[in-house]
Amino acid sequence: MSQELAASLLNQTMWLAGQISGRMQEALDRLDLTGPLANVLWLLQPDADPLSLRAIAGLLHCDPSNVTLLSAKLEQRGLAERRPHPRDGRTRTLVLTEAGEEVRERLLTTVMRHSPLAGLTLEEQEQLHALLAKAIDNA
Amino acid sequence: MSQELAASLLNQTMWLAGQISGRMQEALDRLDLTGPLANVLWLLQPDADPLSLRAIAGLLHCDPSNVTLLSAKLEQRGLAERRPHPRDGRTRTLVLTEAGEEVRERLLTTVMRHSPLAGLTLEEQEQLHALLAKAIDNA
DNA sequence: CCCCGCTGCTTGATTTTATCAAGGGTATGC
DNA sequence: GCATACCCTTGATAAAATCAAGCAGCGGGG
Repeated sequence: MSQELAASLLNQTMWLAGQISGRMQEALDRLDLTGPLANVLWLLQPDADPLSLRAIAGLLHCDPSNVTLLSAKLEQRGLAERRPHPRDGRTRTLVLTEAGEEVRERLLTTVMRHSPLAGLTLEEQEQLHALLAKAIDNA
Repeated sequence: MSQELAASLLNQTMWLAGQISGRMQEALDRLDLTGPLANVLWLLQPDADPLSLRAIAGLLHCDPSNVTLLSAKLEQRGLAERRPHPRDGRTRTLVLTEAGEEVRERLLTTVMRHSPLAGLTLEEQEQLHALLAKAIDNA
């Protein structure tokens, strides 16, 4: 029973994530982006501390050299820029350019508008948010 | 505000899904599987009606020819089998072999045990389940 | 019955992602 | 200052995804 519930929860979560990235792909086509590139873009919050390439690799669960490639492509399109870390000469951080911020913004709003989560009431969204926050906390 | 909440929810969901597939990768290494192969395995519920290759492509948001490749690899490892559809000669369905079911089972239990969702109380899990079910319903 | 359009899978060529091994440059501790 | 560990990059390679045809199998008009 608890077993089944847990399994069902996993399925729901994965399905939901699938839906979200599905919606994302619609926006992706219009923005001429691929999934992996969008995943990187997704992580680059303009207001947060810039992420090192290694940190991105960790969040993406992939090899650092892969991040090098993806970063280079984003850079080539003028969406992001690799900058040397101010205090550590080894590490580089990836930050969005102005164009990158705009693309990211358009991506997020598109997904938000069409995600299944948008159909919940505000109160339900808050409940959900609280539950997920707790799950994430003790991870 | 509602805007921020929605954005935060998306981030939580995606992060969670990332964690889950991260945990999955640990199991993946031991089972000698790759992410995409595991995604297919994930979809193949033994008790449900068998899925056509096209349906899998739809759920995975990818090209049918890609599913052909992945199915062939699963088949080659003896984890799944492509069977002709009983009523439609065009379509093929992908079903797990006995070995495939066992691997899938091991995959699911491993992920369940380590997913952040496992840290929630039973009651919280039920609440979460209900909320997600509603979100999925009106999708 | 027999075309004809439609659908579903496959193949081949190509591009994109991802991994691994190796290397160069930079920090940190002794 | 040396050893060590860390971070990014490069090159070679494998995996995965896309696209464009192509080959059946289905189903609905003539």
